[in-house]
Amino acid sequence: MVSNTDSSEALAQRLSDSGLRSTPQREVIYNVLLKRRDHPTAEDVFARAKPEMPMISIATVYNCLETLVQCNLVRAVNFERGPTRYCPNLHPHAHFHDEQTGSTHDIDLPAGLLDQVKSVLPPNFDAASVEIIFRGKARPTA
Amino acid sequence: MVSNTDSSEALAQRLSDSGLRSTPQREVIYNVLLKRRDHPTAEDVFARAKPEMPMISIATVYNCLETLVQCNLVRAVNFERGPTRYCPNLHPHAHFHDEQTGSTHDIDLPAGLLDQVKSVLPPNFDAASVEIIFRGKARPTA
DNA sequence: TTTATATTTAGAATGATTCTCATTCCTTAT
DNA sequence: ATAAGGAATGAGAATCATTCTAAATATAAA
Repeated sequence: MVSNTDSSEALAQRLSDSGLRSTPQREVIYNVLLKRRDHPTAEDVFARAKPEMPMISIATVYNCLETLVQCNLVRAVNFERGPTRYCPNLHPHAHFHDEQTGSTHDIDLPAGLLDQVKSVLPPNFDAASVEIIFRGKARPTA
Repeated sequence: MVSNTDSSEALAQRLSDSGLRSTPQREVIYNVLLKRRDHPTAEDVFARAKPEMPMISIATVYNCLETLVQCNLVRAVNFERGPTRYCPNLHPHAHFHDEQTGSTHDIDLPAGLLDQVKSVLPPNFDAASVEIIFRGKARPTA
């Protein structure tokens, strides 16, 4: 298991690599994301961070989440125009959005699939990233 | 070329199939989408519809676009939290979002690709749709 | 036609996010 | 240590796209 301290140090490292500071707020927010990987919204993160840090503001939550996205520690995910959701899974993966429950599941992708998908692009298109979103119903796994 | 009247009749047909009425507003808006397939926003559509129909309101534009999406005549496309864009291309296709210019391109997909992508889902996931979004830079084709 | 129901419209309301700017916190050079 | 300078935070206002509300109008069916 990854200890809190390890992830704190990894975070501090990534931040300083980008010329940014490690702050208690950034740590709390990153830990919130690592603790429950259910693709919370900024408001969800705010609610989960408050017990740890009662004075934190929603503006700071947005700032910190944006910072973590910039450092490539977190991915921002959007479904239609719903609130942005945040995901600390850095492996290449797609998202499955359950339309009944609103819940989101990470779908691991086999090596090479993203490249294979990219290969359908005509030669004048240079894709920096590919996003795959499934929508449907997830049957509860027995 | 598809005449205006043909698409009007197709529209009227699709609408009545869904128990909806054909109205001048819905026709104008559908024609706006067919005329310039550059993935306009609701505001763009509003601006393009006004010369044809000066009294049309933005609420009606939203209503009509939503109606067209419901009838499967139009696809709604979102990039991050930007305004929803509308696309009358009904063939299976992905979208390429040019990060420099903000422009969007349809990418035709080879038959079977969407099914192939769906096949990476674990068996308990039932996908009704798959969306593929590329982001990057499109070199101007010589 | 008359009636019943859809649709349109203007404007208010909403929700997520961003902006502003004063305050506080670090870091580095002195 | 200490002061200066830049980052980061926080409270509240502002923004933007969209949805809601309610009244007026249009359409289709009987």
